[in-house]
Amino acid sequence: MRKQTSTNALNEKRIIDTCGMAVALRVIGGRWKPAILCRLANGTMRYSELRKSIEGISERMLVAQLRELEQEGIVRRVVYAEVPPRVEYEITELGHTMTPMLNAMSDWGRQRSRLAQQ
Amino acid sequence: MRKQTSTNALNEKRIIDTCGMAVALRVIGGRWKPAILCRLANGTMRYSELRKSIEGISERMLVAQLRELEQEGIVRRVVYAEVPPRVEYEITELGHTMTPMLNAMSDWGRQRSRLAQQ
DNA sequence: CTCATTTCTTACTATTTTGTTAGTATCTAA
DNA sequence: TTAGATACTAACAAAATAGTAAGAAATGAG
Repeated sequence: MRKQTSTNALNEKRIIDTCGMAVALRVIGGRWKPAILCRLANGTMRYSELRKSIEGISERMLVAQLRELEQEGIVRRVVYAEVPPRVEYEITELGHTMTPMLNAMSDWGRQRSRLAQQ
Repeated sequence: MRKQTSTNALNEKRIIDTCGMAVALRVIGGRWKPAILCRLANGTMRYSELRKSIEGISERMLVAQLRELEQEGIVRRVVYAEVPPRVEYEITELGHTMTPMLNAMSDWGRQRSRLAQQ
C-alpha cells in the first residue's frame, strides 16, 4: 500500500500531474507488465495460460499486475461461471490505444539490445 | 547496489533479455528521468539549472539519475575546468534515437490525463 | 467423502528505490 | 581569512516493490 503523504508519493504525484511520460510509465511500469502486455497483444488468454507463458512469475505477482492493469482500464477480466473456474484477460479499447507507444518502446529496446550484443 | 543473485535481479535480467519494452523501461524508468529527459530535450543544461527547474528533486537523486543516464549512454556529462565548477549535461546521439519513443509516451500520457480530467 | 483443478488470498520476508542530512573540494572576491 | 558559488558524496532512514509459502473456495469426477 502506498502512503499518500510520503515525500515519495507527493513527488510522484507532482510529476504525473505535469509530465505525460511519467503518466505512461506509471501505467506500464512494473516488473511483469511488459511481459503481460506482449502476451495479451496477440489475443485473449486465460490466467493459467499467462502464468505458464511467463517464466518465473509467481501467482501473487501475476494477479497483482493484472489487477493494476485492470484498475487502469488497460485490461479486462472476464469470468466464466464454470468449474473449475475460467477467467480470461484481454486488452481493452483504451489498452489498444497504447499500441503505437508500446511498439515504439519495443523497437527502441530491441535495437538497443542488438547494439549491445556487438 | 543490486544483489546480482536475488530472484528479483534474475527475473529482471530474464525479462530484459527477451523483451524490448522491458529494456526501454529499464533505461527511462526511475522517478526523475522523464523530467530530466524533457528538460534536456530542449538543449544543454547545467547541473544547477536542472536542479532549479525540477521542483522537489534532491541533489542526491538528480546526480543518481544523471549518472544512470550517462552509464546508459543517453546523456553526456561535460565538465569545464572553471571555478566555480561548471558541468553541462546534454542528450547524446543514442539519446536522440529515443525521441519517437518518448514522444509516443508523452502523447499517450497526455491524452490519458485529459480523459481522466473529464 | 476425497481428490483434482483453477484462480486466486494472505501473511510474511527480501530487495530495491527514494529521500534526508550533513558534509567536501576548489578557487575567487571582499 | 572568510564567505560564497557550484557540483557533488557519504551515511543512513523510509518507503515501495517483488518474492515465498501456505491455504482457500467452488464443484464435478470417482
